[in-house]
Amino acid sequence: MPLPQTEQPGRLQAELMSRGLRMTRQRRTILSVVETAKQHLDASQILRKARKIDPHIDRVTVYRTLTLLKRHGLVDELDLMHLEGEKHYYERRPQRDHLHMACLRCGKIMEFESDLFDRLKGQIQRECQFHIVVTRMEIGGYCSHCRSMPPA
Amino acid sequence: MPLPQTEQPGRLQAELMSRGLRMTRQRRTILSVVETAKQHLDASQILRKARKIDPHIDRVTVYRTLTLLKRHGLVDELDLMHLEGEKHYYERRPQRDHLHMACLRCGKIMEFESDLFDRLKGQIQRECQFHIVVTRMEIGGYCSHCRSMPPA
DNA sequence: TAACATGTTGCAACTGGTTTTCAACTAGCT
DNA sequence: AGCTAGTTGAAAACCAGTTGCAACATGTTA
Repeated sequence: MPLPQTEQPGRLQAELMSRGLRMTRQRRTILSVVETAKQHLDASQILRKARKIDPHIDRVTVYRTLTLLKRHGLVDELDLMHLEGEKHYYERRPQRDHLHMACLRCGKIMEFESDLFDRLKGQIQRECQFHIVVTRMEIGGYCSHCRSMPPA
Repeated sequence: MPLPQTEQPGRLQAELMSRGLRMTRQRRTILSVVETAKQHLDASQILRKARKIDPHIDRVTVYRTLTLLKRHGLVDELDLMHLEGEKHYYERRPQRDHLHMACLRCGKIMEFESDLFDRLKGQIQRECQFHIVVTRMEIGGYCSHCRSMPPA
């Protein structure tokens, strides 16, 4: 009986192992948290969730593992327009790039994929002869709901 | 005889005054620094330049003035892919939006304007009914020069 | 399957950029 | 010139993230 998962579980782990990296108990824990996250988590949220699985994990290990995942291009780091402080958020790198919209009023985060976005990146690679490794596009503004609501 | 300025000077100051904000000696100094900057400056660079004009200016005042300018949409805050630490960079908001490319090897920052970029923003406003206030698109990768150089 | 070498962890202390607090000051009005 | 609300400087606080180091665990080799 197959498990009802949105993404195949353990893929991050498999990716890291295939690159010859050591798979420790702590890394497995952190990877599973990142892998099953249903929204953008910051480092301290990842720590909290990881500690529910392994109460001994340290925050330093979370930071180090996130750095590792970033370096291998397996997660992307987001600022989400610094809506609340300077912390960073993390998400698994998706198949197809998307951009993030952050509502300055209600704080909602929306994602958007677009052909124009892909074409823009293509244009940059071609015209600037720039080899793109990571893209971050974030937009601040007002979502449809907040636009049509009178100010509090 | 007209002055050889790329941008008309004092425009930031005029903008702020027209919005009924107090024009202090410190603000005038900081505005002139931001206005005449030839590259992206971070807060401590702005402070240093401001102190050459008015040695008494405090760090805190720089941060407060930058916050003010951001709130009024007169400057944009950039991360430039956090190439070196978590500091922020500032630039006058331009007529036409552009994106930033940061070379992960040499650190060079390049700007790029594109019709596709403008159209992408239009698409978002239309299809997501999202009212865009500020856009930040930053790309990390390798510039044409570094691409063709053997690693050090 | 035991020993090993190297990479990894946890802890405590630290860093660097930014914000807060609060008393003294000043721009712009009258 | 006087008034008052907004602004400033200085010190301290803040907070996410980083570093140094001794203890430890992984994957490997014997």
